[in-house]
Amino acid sequence: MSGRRPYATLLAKGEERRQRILTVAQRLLTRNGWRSITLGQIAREAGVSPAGLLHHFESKEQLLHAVLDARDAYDEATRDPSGDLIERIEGRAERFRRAPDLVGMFAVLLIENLNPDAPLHERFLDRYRAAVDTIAEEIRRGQRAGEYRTDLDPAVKAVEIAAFLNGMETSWLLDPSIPLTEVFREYSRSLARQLAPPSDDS
Amino acid sequence: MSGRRPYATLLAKGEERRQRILTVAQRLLTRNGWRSITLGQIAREAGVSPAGLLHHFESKEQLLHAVLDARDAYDEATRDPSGDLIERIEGRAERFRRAPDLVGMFAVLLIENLNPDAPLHERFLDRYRAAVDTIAEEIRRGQRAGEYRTDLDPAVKAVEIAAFLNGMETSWLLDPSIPLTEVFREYSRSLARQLAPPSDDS
DNA sequence: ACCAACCTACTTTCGATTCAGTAGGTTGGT
DNA sequence: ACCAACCTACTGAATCGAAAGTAGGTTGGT
Repeated sequence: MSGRRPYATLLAKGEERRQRILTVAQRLLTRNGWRSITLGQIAREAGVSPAGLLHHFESKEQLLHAVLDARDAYDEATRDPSGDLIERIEGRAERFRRAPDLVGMFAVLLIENLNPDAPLHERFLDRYRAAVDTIAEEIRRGQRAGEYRTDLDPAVKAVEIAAFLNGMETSWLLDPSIPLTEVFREYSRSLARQLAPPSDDS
Repeated sequence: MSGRRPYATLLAKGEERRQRILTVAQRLLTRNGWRSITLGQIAREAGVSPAGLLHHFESKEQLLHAVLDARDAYDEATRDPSGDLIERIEGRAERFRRAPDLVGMFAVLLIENLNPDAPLHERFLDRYRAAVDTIAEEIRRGQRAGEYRTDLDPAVKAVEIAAFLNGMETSWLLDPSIPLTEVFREYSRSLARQLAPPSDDS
């Protein structure tokens, strides 16, 4: 009964391989980008032939979409609404260390799709705007709740924050020796000071 | 006098064409990146055949280097040491409008060379570190001069500023409708408040 | 005669995708 | 218990298109 491999196991093996390919693709995509990575490299690291890879994903492009979808699903699943904007920014550094392979994928693929004709341009533009809107909305919420001062424009600050967060991802990918924690802490603190309502020492 | 074209003119034409290619390459490179841009596209927009392009630049790679060198030369030439760090950051928005084709080239090519094995990785890493060091050094100068408060780490703040500046380039390339001026002004103002020595209302 | 600035017509290389199989495992009769 | 029809997970050897780069002209000027 040891040589036996029931059908379910076969299917599970296929599924596992598929996951493996997805994981490898995610990492290589982040480090090399879509244009320069080849199916051959992904396949090799995942332990299959290029043709074998295409058994699981029908094209290179479809693989990319699968990776993005998986990433979106992950984001959705790990979204944690606890803490306010500032705390979440500060906690960002931790995420870099916990899931380094996820960091920067957005930034890297975004760059490859800056051109309005690029296939994923719209997807990334929408995503970018959604991110900015989310941040802006959160600032507005804080303002309404009286936690933040109201004399700054949420939309403007949100663009700044998004730029900083995005910039940190690429900086870190380029030079992992930067003082992540300190930078995020420093930025979030300064943000806190900006947003704090004017001298109310009750 | 009209049909005539003395040798000097011929040479001048060649040089002009070379410049034209360089300019076009710069723009297309920024929008599409190195991998996805083709000599054919650059050649077409510059009004030559691919082979004609290679008459001026011996290879695609050499063209890239020429573009980078030209960009470095431009940076060198337009470096203006007037104003302090904060003013220069605020003035950045203006540069986006004045020379839009130059904005983002660093950011885009950087991404394509994140991988330590990438041909230009070192060049970009050095450049990144030099940029951060320059900013840090300027903060230190201000601290020594008593203009800035001394209880923050220049190296940490410099990484933040670099991330923001870099992030703004990509954000703007993706979505040129963002409120550039306002964001730069808001950020530089908040930076000014951070750096200002503690309550000294003389 | 020689050079610069091209051009057209290739050659080469590389990488995605297709194709024809192979090695198992399954399922539903009989 | 056994078989035909079919399925999943692959592999190795083509195919095919795109793009860099080469060869060898052509034209016009010195």
